[in-house]
Amino acid sequence: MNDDQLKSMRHSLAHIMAQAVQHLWPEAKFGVGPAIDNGFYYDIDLGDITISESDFKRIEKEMRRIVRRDLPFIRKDVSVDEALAWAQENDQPYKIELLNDLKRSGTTVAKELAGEELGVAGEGDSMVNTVSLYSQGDYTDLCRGGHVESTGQVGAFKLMRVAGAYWRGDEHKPQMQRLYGVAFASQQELDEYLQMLEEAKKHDHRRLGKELDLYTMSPLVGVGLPLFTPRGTILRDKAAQLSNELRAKYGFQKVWTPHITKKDLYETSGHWAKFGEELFLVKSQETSDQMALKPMNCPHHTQIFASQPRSYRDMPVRYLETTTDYRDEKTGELGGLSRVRSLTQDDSHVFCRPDQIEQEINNLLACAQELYRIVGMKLRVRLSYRDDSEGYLGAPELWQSAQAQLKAAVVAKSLDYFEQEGEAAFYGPKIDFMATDAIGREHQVATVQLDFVQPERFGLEYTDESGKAVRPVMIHSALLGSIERFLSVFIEHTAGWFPFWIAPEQVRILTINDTVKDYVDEITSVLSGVVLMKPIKYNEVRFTTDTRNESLGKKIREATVAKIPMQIIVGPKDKTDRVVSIRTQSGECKVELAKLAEYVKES
RNA sequence: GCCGCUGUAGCUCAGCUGGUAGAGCGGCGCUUUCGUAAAGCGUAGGUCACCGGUUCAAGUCCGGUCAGCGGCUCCA
Repeated sequence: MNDDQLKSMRHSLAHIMAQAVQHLWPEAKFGVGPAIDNGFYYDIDLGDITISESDFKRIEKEMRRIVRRDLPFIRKDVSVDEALAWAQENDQPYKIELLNDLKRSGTTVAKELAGEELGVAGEGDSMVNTVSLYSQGDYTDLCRGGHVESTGQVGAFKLMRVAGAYWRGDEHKPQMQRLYGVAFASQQELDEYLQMLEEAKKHDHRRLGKELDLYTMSPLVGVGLPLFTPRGTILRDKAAQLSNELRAKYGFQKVWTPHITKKDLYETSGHWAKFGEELFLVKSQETSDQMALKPMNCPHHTQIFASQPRSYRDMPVRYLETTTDYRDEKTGELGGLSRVRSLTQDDSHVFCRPDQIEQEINNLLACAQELYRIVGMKLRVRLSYRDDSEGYLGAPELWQSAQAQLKAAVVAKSLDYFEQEGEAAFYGPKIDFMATDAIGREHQVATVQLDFVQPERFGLEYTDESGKAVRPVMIHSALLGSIERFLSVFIEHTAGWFPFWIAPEQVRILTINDTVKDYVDEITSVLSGVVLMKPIKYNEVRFTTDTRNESLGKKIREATVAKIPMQIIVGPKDKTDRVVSIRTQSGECKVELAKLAEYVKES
């Protein structure tokens, strides 16, 4: 089965599911029901009735009955008015709304959703006259097509979950019940998929975060406010150090800015208007200032730049700050470390002349590539442009130019990229890096953003060769993105088996009995003297010693469950031979004590 | 914020249609000093998330709150 056939099959299953729902709840009102990755869904409004997962058995049973009857999908092309009459007769208000939009404007607003479902006569054809109705047995639906021939030609499927979803993706519109299903050509492929989901659960950073003692949440502290344990803090610090050292090579200097700030700063930057209700507010008891916890750092950095007159000779000015920002996200959007209310950015800002943009972007692209090479993740780039909607600041010509420059830089680096409108920041277009993890999922991580708007709003300037005041360009960048989200991705990517340089506990010495105490002391004094210099500098070896009165088997098991990259096993024989037995994920070997320091440095 | 589901010991979970709680791991104590993924015995842990209601009786039923999970919306 090829991709198109698979898609047709999934799409057909959405209709079969709708038919089954209609049999069980004849009053159901239908929205849209497309094929998606691995399956399909249908948005359904049942008024006060809620479908729950306990109803899935009945629905699946009814679907199987429809499949067994092998009903042909029959297409009928009708005019929009005829379709409207059909929708009215069958009391399908959502279909009526779609058809009216189609009639009025030739398309539907939510085209990415509904376009799948509508009988749009041809691409770019603004005068839509005919649409298609598809019927299988007693069920008819408005649809563009892409079905298998009959209901018997679907593979293996399973209903997965029910979720709320706003009609046409608009939170001001009514919420419908979205029934999700997965479907594959064969039962075996379906089983493999379900098994893969189980496997993914084992990689879940929330589970590993607890098992490996990396971070915790406390209801007393608040939702979306993770607390990092000693182990988790090592991950944070080492990742940030890597990010900072990479940029230090390109002349970035560390700065520090306060975590609370007058609201005025964000009114000037434009953030207040756009993100005002997501700021945490702080009240001063001494002054009348309305303060806010900082939700980002760019406005602060502009004030450091503006603190003294700048010559064209000083440019570019490059600031770097790894610091925690606070955003009052809606509670339903929070989860694990992926989305938090206290997020730490490895944030940098370049203030440069227009003729320096390309070089500066190149530097940052190189940093991002190097960082993700080191952590072992594949990168792909999204060029995030503006669309026609409101809310973007700055002149359209500036946007045009900025977008073109970003693209040129990405093309010059021959990065794997794609372009997407509507993903830009309000002040400028972005290059967003998407990293692929070990099980093939893509996550947004690093970002490089061009900004002509904030320099304007803050009145930033430097003096050029002719003594004239000129506006600098700002380039925002974060390599890790938010450290919390980066860690969520990195933990899942590695499944907790961190590379040696960043592992919270790199080495654990396991003793066989207590006759080797003095020899363990010798080993620990060797390890204490080892300092790794790659990929980050001055990285001392983090080791512990397990001399408990337990069996070796138990000590190995515990060290392995804790995913310690290097286990050093020490017994009387090793002591006699002046060697240690080293166990890593890739196997076991004996190393002479005299060569241990060298061996660890190479890890 | 919205829709749905879930919430029993530190962890993983059992507890049928209401009759005031159980296992394994972990912890602690004793024994054991051991060579590659869990030594043996003993022992202590729970206002069954919280608040209220129904009932002779609630972990179990109902309502609310909080938290977690899956989505939607949003993401500087």
